[in-house]
Amino acid sequence: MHQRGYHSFSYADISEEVGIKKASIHYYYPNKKDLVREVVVRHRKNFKTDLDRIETASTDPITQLDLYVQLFAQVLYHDEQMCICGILAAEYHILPKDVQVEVQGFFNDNIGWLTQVIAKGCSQGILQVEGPVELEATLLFSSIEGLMLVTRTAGGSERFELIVQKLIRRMDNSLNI
Amino acid sequence: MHQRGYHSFSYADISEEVGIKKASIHYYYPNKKDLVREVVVRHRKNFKTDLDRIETASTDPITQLDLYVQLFAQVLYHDEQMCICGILAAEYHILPKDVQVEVQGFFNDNIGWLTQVIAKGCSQGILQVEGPVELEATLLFSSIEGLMLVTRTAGGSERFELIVQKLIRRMDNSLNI
DNA sequence: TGATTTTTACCTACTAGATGGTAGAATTGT
DNA sequence: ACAATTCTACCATCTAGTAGGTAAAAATCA
Repeated sequence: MHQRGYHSFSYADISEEVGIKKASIHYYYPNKKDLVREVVVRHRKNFKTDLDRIETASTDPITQLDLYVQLFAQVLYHDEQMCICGILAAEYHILPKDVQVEVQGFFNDNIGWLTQVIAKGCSQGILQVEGPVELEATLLFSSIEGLMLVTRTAGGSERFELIVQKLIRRMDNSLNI
Repeated sequence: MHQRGYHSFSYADISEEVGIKKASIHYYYPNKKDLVREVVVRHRKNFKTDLDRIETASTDPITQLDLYVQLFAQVLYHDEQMCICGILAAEYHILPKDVQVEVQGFFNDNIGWLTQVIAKGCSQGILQVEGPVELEATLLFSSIEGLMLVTRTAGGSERFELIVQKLIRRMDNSLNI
């Protein structure tokens, strides 16, 4: 799924990788949409615990954002993979509704979390943004998704972190005096 | 292709839309990879004339960037479609090489053009960016791609232009005194 | 305890439909 | 007449999903 998206990965692909016959996978996941929904649901859960870990690791909003970016950078560095929901979003209009809902849910999770982190950073005077915080969060998240999409075709995935940093630094109040 | 990407659109889809039998399309485009490459090649050409038109329409870099953004906004507003190369980039690793090359070419066209516009704007003192201009161009382009991907799942495509504007305004030297 | 039933976890073998692609006949335009 | 175009009719391959079977483990019953 990381490489092919919804419609271009098959039960046969899983079968090969897991070493179990196709029919046996249908035994656990009778149809594809439920299988993929389950994958995204789990991904959302795992991601939420990652976010919790970040919040316990540091209380500094800038450090939190840096750690957040590394979550995506790790995916990108691993075989130039893309965020699963980013890939699914590309085929959004031909996705089963159940899957659409989860993909949108993942996006909302991210934008919501970023909004809260940035808002806290602003109230502490550490960060500074113009306009609604949620728009800034949407911009940061969307840029991350877009940068994954674009930089992996150009090969140079070092650029990814370098460029995202620009967005974060711009919110850093200590650099904008 | 705008809705489904490479692997999920078929000769049958075209046949239905164009009102010509599948085999007749194979007469003009014997295989799929050449058909899609041709689509992207034409798209690149059309896009380049669009960019030329922008440069003749205005010499002000900020206006040029605004017009540039509208090019993508129009695609988004049309049935919530996505940039064709953005969609293809999602399946980049399972794309035929010839198509990969053109997709990367389109990205380079865009980043190259933006780099030149922003650089000119900087030398005129109208724009101001920190660090290499090309990174700023890559950020702007990738953000546009990412915002298309993300905002169309949330329905509200008005947000798209609103948020991209934030990126452009940030480079506007007259606002950063 | 031991015998019986049920469930779990997998299998082989299939289906119906879609896919990219081809061969060759029929039509069309000049 | 000739070439360009479009057709019908097909093919091999892949797709999600199904039918029905099997061995072993687990639960139930006597």
